[in-house]
Amino acid sequence: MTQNGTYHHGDLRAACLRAARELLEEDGSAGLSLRAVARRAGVSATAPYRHYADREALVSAVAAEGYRELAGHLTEAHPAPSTPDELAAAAVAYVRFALDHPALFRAMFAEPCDPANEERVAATAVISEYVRAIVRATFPDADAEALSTTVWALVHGLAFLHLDGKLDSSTPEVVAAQVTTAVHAAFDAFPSIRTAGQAP
Amino acid sequence: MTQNGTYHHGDLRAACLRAARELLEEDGSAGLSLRAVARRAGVSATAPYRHYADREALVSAVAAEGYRELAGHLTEAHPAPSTPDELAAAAVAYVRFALDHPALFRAMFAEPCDPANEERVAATAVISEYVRAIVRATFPDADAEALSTTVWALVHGLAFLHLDGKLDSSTPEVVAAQVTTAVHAAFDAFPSIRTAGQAP
DNA sequence: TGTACATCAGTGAACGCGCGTTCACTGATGTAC
DNA sequence: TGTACATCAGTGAACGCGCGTTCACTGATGTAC
Repeated sequence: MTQNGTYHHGDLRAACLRAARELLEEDGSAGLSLRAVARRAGVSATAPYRHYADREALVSAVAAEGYRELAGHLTEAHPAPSTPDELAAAAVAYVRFALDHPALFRAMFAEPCDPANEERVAATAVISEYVRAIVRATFPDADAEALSTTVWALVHGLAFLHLDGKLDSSTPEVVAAQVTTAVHAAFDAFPSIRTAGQAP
Repeated sequence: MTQNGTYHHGDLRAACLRAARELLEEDGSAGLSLRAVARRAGVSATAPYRHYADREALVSAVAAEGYRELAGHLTEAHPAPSTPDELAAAAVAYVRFALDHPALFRAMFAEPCDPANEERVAATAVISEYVRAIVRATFPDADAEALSTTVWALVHGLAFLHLDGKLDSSTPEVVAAQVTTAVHAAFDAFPSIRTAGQAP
């Protein structure tokens, strides 16, 4: 009694991932149980064990997928930002992603990245690397590490504050304007870091 | 069979709060159950119901306590920052709090602030107001709303990135230096917001 | 093209667990007289 | 100071629930000959 009437599901692995994300958005991470995922995928409670070792493996897979999607949205916003406007576009995409997938975003950053899960570690590394690359491209002789931290923290913080309802998130335009303003402010500050003797 | 040998506990409400925070730090929010709290307080499973309507009420009380403590640490770092150094001191205190009480901090910002819980709402308002007041004091004619958002987002983001192990948190000194650098950078940028025509 | 068989991806019953919450209860406390 | 009693803060048994996970199983698929 599976979706398409066959005994074999076809792509249960992907269906589990999809179901897990839906549950996440509907009920938060508390609602993300293996049994609920199986139920939603129209499959017996134990079927997911063919594809995921345990609950933790499923959660990590969901988080990893989230990281890859986020990375995709960032590079789509701009493959290699190097001006304030380009950087702001990427930042807006970052916050947009958080607001469009709140529970997923929280799950991605909810607990310390499990170092035992290679897929997840690799996926987060892509994000870090993207941010660092931006900064390197924009400020070749600055302390890329410190600057990328500042930029990332600012954008990450904006995402969370929006998510927590601390800022006006009524329309995408309002959010975009807010993020753009903040990023421009931070961007303008970077030269002053360098003149302050932070880097060569 | 209570802690002090008496039938009446004495201050079970506070004991529950303490137990809840310990459980939070030890097992994360998943470990925070009413039964576990009762167990740790050395009391029957149903005793906490004398003091908390349900699990949600306990969680909100814990979060509210966290907000109040955070506010206390901020004002202790500096009651009314108005220079880059003073602001940085408060920012360091913010991030320090997150690192010292990781699970509590996550619980505080884990889900949208429950608007139904007055204690919690009031406690979060104190934080917002503190940040906004700082900005107002520092930049009397700037757009306090926009600036305070930027500052708060930056600091909040730094706290989360540290919490998620994305930044070097090996020693308090390293963290403090990192936060101070970032805040100075943002601070220096504010005048440029004003010259950009953002505020009168 | 047809058959035999290994492999794979599901099933479904069962386990033990901890949870939130209810209920009727009882022991301790404090107040009125 | 002593007693009666209302109130308060606990107990402990019980409920139903959904969970993760195991196990022996079975139906479908695909490959070798």
